[in-house]
Amino acid sequence: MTTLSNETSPLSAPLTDRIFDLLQDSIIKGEIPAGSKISEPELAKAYGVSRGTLREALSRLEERHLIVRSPNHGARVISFSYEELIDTYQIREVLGGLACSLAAQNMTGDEIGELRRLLDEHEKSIEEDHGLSYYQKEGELDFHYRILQGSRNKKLLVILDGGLYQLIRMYRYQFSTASPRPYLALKEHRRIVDAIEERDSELADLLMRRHIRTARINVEERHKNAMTKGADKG
Amino acid sequence: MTTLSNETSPLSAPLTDRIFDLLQDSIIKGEIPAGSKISEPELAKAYGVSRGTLREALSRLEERHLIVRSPNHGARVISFSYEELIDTYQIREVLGGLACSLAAQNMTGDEIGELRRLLDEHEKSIEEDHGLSYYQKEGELDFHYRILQGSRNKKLLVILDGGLYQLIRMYRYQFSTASPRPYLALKEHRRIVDAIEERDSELADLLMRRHIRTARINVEERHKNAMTKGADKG
DNA sequence: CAAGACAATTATGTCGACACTTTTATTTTA
DNA sequence: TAAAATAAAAGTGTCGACATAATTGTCTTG
Repeated sequence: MTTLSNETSPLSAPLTDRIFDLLQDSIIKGEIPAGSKISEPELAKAYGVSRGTLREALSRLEERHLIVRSPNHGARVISFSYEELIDTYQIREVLGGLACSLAAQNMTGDEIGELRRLLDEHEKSIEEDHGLSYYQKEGELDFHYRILQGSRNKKLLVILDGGLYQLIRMYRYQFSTASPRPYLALKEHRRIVDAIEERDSELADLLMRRHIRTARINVEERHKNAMTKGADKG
Repeated sequence: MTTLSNETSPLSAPLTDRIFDLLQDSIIKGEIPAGSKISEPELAKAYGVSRGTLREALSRLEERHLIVRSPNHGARVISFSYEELIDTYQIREVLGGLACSLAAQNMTGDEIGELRRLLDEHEKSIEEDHGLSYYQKEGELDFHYRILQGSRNKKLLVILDGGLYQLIRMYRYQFSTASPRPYLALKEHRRIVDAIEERDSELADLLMRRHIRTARINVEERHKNAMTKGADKG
């Protein structure tokens, strides 16, 4: 059971919307490889829709920066630059902190309770499969998503959930490189919930920032290793 | 002379892109009123393009949350909620701070010089027309935009310039309510540049946050007054 | 055989048309 | 006359087609 906002559009929704969802998911999961060129006729045929319908979806994807289009040359899936990932983490750090600080002010007791329950679930999930699958890939974002909702700031939700998280999910899928420290992360999560429960927004902000910073540094380390170890082409 | 990133797409660009730019501008400036319904056939005719072309632009506008679409009912220009504006300012506060702190680390001496020159221009502009026109509507965002570029964080640029600033511009146009304290703002800007020049990223962050917070509080005050004074309908 | 010119193919940009929904106008009926 | 039923109009969702630009493949020529 997931609570991630990735509500795939219902079957009653316009075709364009469903195509958009499908495409976005495919891109994030790497089923359409990063950097690959997109052929409109081909895709349209694959999904069984007209090119016009597809193009509307592509326009939205472009606006989300999941694809890049150049006039008369077609669209490509974004190719993943390490720098951009780090950029994303930097932003996530301050926005995550803000979300948390607001959540400490605005979340209801019930919501906080649910948050705790979610963390318990995560703990079980980690124990069961040694922290290898769901939790690390999606579950953690689930936690962040709840806090985001608790912040009561709609714009925050749009920016993080509608844009930044996607990138991070994409990164995790493509390098299958989920957090190598699930228990530690869980502990940090628990501390954050504590701060929220105590309505200590300043502390909540600080803990969340630190949590995300740690994750970023982790990525940076991993990258450094990959650089010295693998062939450094490019 | 402006430096705002609102580069209107060249005449060689695909029609869709130009329509998108035109529409976005019209919405922001209130030429297409907030909350008004959009008729595809009508708009298409007005701009002399086919509906398909227009719809691609609308899809992008929707993704930018400048319009809202509901299936089979058409699109409406977003209507401006005070809460969302405040939400936006909260986000801008932390992101502006981040941008500034990064700018202090990454901006070149030349760029800082240009920033100073820009502020001198602004000062002149304020003196000339008593701070009534350009500077307050667009010029200030110009300043922020430079810093954004100096941060070297592309994602930041996308989020702020491509999303949040629009909302603030829209608000300013529609309530023609530019900063009532141009000289003070200018002073704050100068201090920020000082901090950047001294490579004091912590101070730069703090000053920028405070600057934006002040602007937000200003909006809040204005809103309170409007509430107690005007008829409180709704 | 390599390099450039030309032809054929494919892809993108843009349009007009049709089906089905929603809204508006009109007519019927209580 | 007001409300319900029905018809007309307008609007959105989706498609297929054509023009033009880009790419690929082929043929010429040095």
